[in-house]
Amino acid sequence: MLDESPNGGREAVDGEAVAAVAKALAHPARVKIIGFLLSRAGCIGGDIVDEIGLAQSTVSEHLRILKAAGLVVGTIERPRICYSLDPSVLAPLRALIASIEAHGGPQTGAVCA
Amino acid sequence: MLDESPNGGREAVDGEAVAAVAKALAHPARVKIIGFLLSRAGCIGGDIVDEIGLAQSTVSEHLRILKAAGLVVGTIERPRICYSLDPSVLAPLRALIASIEAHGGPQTGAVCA
DNA sequence: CATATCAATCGGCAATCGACGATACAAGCG
DNA sequence: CGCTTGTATCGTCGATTGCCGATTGATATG
Repeated sequence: MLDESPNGGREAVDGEAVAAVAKALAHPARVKIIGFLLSRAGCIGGDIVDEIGLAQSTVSEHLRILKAAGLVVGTIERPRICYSLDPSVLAPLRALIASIEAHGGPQTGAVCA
Repeated sequence: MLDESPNGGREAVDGEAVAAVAKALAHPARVKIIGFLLSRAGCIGGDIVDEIGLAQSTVSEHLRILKAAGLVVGTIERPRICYSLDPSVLAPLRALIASIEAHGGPQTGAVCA
């Protein structure tokens, strides 16, 4: 399972790592790109440009950000580049969400000091 | 379970909603605040200021963003305000992450056209 | 009523972001 | 060799973000 929790799961939240992944997801265009990559096995940037209706340079920039975050990998497959998703970097964000959801709702013993 | 997937879970990704939540999580200071709120049941802003080492106005601004995203609710409990987490808005982001992780790694049939 | 406490807001500043067009680059193909 | 195709990079612009100190507002307490 490749668990990165040496102390048992009650670890302090790794703010930097979570923020980095969340930042990559913090733009509708990038989420759309990911959704598009989910619907295909992976693929052409030109199709993404056509799909989300932004300029080619803008899409390339979003893809660069997604690649920098590790969410997307671009396999060079001349003359195209095959884009696909890499779920592994999602682990910290997933862990934070799980912690919050396990923590309970706003009314669960939310008594102030 | 309050499932918001009327079509069965294979729905198109809601870019706006996901991006809005991710944006709130896209800053280390805000992730730290959430981590702090996880360690307590909820509470005082002054403690948060002391914990993460930013100015009070800055922390208040981050709390405003978290509240605007719906991640944090502030119960007015004079003279303090009781901050606590609301997991419900995490659903879209959680769903996207689940979809990506279910989609498989970068090598899973990632054959271009 | 005066004071202390806690949170929110304001004004300003530097830095980053998001978008675009134009251009450069690399590889197949006639 | 020139052309087309697909992608990356550059320069620029306006908008937004993040941070701060200072101030204001609301409420308990002396």
